Amino acid sequence: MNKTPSLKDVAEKANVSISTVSRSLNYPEKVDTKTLGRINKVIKELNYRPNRVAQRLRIKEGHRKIIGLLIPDIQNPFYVDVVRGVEDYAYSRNYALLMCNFAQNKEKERMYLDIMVSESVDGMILAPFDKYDQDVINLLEKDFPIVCVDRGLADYQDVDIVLVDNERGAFEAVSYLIEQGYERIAYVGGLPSIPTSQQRKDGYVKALQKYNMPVDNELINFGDSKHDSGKVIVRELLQLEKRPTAFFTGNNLITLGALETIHAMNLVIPGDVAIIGFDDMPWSISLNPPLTAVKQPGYEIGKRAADLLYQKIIEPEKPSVKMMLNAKLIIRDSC
Amino acid sequence: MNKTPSLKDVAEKANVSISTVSRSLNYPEKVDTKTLGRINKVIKELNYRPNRVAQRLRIKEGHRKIIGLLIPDIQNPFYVDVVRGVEDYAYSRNYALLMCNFAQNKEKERMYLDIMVSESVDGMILAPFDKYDQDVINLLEKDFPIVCVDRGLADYQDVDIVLVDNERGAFEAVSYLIEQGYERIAYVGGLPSIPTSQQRKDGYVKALQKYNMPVDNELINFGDSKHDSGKVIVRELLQLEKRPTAFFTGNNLITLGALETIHAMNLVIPGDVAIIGFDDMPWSISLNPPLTAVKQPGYEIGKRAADLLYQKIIEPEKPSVKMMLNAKLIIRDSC
DNA sequence: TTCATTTATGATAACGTTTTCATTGATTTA
DNA sequence: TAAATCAATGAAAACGTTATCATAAATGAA
Repeated sequence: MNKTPSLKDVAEKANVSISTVSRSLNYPEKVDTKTLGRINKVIKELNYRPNRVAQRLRIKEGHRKIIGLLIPDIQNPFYVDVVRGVEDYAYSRNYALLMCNFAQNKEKERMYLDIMVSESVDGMILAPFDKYDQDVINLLEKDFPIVCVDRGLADYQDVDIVLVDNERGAFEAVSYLIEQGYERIAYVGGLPSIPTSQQRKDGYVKALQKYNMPVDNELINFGDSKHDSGKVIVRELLQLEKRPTAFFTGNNLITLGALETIHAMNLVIPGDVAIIGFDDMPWSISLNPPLTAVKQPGYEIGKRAADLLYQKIIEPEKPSVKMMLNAKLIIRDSC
Repeated sequence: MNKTPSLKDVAEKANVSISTVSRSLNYPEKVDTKTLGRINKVIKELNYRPNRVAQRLRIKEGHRKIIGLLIPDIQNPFYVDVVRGVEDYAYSRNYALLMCNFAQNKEKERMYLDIMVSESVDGMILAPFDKYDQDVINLLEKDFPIVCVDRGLADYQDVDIVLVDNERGAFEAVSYLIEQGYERIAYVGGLPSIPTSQQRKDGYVKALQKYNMPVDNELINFGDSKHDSGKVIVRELLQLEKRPTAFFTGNNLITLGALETIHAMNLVIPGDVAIIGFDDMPWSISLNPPLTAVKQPGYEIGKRAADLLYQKIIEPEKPSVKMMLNAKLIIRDSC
């Protein structure tokens, strides 16, 4: 593989020093138009591109134009929306994006955090592993620019963060179920250590309380945020003697697991059981029946987070902001 | 933000030269156990991590332990599977992964290709924008280590590539439809410029021919590989006077668009229309009815591609290999 | 004892940039 | 005309590593 041309190659061919070539790229107004023309011609001929690695080594922090994005589960369409938002923002500002998926694996998360620091990113956007995530806290304590999305930290409040009002979203969903006349409503959440799982449960409980309905612990369940746990938990619940008549599922993948079980048991939605999912999906409308769901503004979250990070990078002393976006109940035909 | 410690900081604190510290990291057997102990203690104290940027600048190509992954559409679950395969392989070999989504946008693809080269990756895995992708060909001609997945190049055969036998997968799916007694079978493909769209169409045609059925051009359609085009095209087809009784949809997102239309028109699957999708999805089984689909081994593709790339990097002269994996028809209840 | 080898370490160049400072010649000012 | 300013350029340091080479001390062989 033949080496890509460097400043030196351009300089030699254009008969100037590398300083001048570098200048022609960064401060073209400071070099003679004639020289500039000559240099640009050579650059085109050689198809020269600055080496980002060398650039990053030299340039100081906050000016390197690269940010990191660390997500917990790329198989979850919600995070994919977030990714898209961050991507688009980064692209518009000409930032490169170092994206990693830690697959809700603590060890991987640690590795990727290390890599990002070591790759000298200007900052990063991430959803912490859980609310105790010490590795993230360590970075925050070193004033590393970080914006959290989707999940907060329990003991560290001074962070930029973009959240969804999970409690309210859940409250509205469950209220809607109650208003439709459902009485035994089950909650199936994701990992209990993840803040959103708890917040959605809280919304669920508050809705029941508002309508003076009993809160039955048998109906409150947590899984591991994956397809399979939704499938298994819903099956168990449906085998209860007093089985639930409606489900409020706490995330995408759990919703899909729930649907699998419901269809496998040949139950009709919403006749036999109703369901509302937290997290809409692009194809919720393609389901049969189309799924009623709480839509999180994933794309918007990504964009906002990226903007906050950008602000933080250009003004490190900026006080941190907590931003809460609304989730929206989208009523279709599953309840 | 306080600077992360460098070799120099460790060296000073441990009272040795930076050479010795570097050596202690890379060739620990070459430094005195006593010194080594002292250095390691300091490394731990300062929480020193080598700066990957500086490393990469110094280390020569093929030894930098970072590869790029460039995918056309992160919203398509098939590519997410590929990503997961590549990730796992990279993780197992201790390679970092620079992942980018060009969202089937030529300009973005070019930008990301530039970034990857400029970030000095050892090689990259990608699905070309289309079969004429000149930017990719240019890199290949410079002997840049590249492995293609999912899509090939028309005029450049000397590439490592991992494909799915699309034609055969499509052939089997359509044959199955025919055997089930469906007669007016429509094909709805993705972008016609993408090789897979054509190959799946070819399989469709071959199946019809094998069973001596007419090939009706009215029933062969191409969209843009997105949800919406599936939705629209299927609606048009269903409004034909002699409407199709079965659909063979050419990718994930088109399948979902098709389902949306079918449900919206209150047609029953498979009673009124049958459907087989190319590309299974993790939640195909959660659909109602569970979807019959051709499953591509996305994860496997990712792993194989990563392995091929690894081989190519450590042995650049290795002749390139073309690998074809089978797709598998998974029969559920939609036909 | 003397010379050769081995072991442990350090000094330094190099990777490809950006930036500071110095230098030169040209232009302006007094 | 001399002094001061300005414009255009180049030399060199720095970023944080790795690797080559040199050096010194310790060990071994004769």
